[in-house]
Amino acid sequence: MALKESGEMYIETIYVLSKKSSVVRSIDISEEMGYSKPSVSRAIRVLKKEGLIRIDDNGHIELTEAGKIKGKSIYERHTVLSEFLKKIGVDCETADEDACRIEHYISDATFDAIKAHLKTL
Amino acid sequence: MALKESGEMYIETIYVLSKKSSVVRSIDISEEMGYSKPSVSRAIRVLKKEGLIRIDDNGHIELTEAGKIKGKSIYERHTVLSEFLKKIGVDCETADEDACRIEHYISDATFDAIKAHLKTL
DNA sequence: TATTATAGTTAGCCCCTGCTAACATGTCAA
DNA sequence: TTGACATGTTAGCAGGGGCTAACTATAATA
Repeated sequence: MALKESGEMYIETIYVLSKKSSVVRSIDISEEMGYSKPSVSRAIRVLKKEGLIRIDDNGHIELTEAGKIKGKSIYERHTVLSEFLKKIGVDCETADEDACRIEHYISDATFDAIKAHLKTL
Repeated sequence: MALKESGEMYIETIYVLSKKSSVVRSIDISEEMGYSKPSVSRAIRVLKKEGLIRIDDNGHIELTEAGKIKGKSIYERHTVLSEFLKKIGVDCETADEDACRIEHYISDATFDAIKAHLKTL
């Protein structure tokens, strides 16, 4: 089953947290996203079942190879979209928020076009 | 309660159908959107309760003033976004599909920026 | 008139994804 | 050792928004 917006957000968050700190726990995701512990707990279970993350005995969460690819791709969408919006005059905060939502809904074709277009600006 | 993506799609569809034909019925929306009659029936009830549409004795659906404003605004987002995507090289069909999803998730600030940017292309 | 097609509604199921309440564990300090 | 805080899980609720099955009502037609 394809990842939904919600699942993509969790993966992206784990991807970003992994770059900032060596260890990612459920509670870190919870705090970062502003969601309750049970919400994160369930999401984690689903992502694990889908083979996107693994959890070691200490409860440390890691992206699998598949998860890393996903996370990187979503994060790249985020940065490119946010860059683009800022470039055309949207304030930083709004650009970031909107990028965060749009990133889940555009096709590869559209993303590639925006990425290429950004280079010309 | 603010309109969700789903509600916005119904309003936009009614707006578009209203421009093409003098009468819009539940079944027309159903066929246009590819949703079942009960799904449309419930959506219609909600939109009516929110004051965005009214239904006359013949079951003909009309946007109220508030509904028209909403519909027009969403439709404008759609056309501008779709135009923009086509301009930067996305094929027509994809541009239309992606515009249809993005239109519900961008802020006014971002929309205005894209609209202004489109004029410079 | 009796039948059939069309349009709409009601009831109720399902999945997604938030939430709280409550509980189990583990660690650390008094 | 014991009490408190931190972390995570389970159980179950809520609301959005699809769906089918089955019913009603009306219009058209044999």
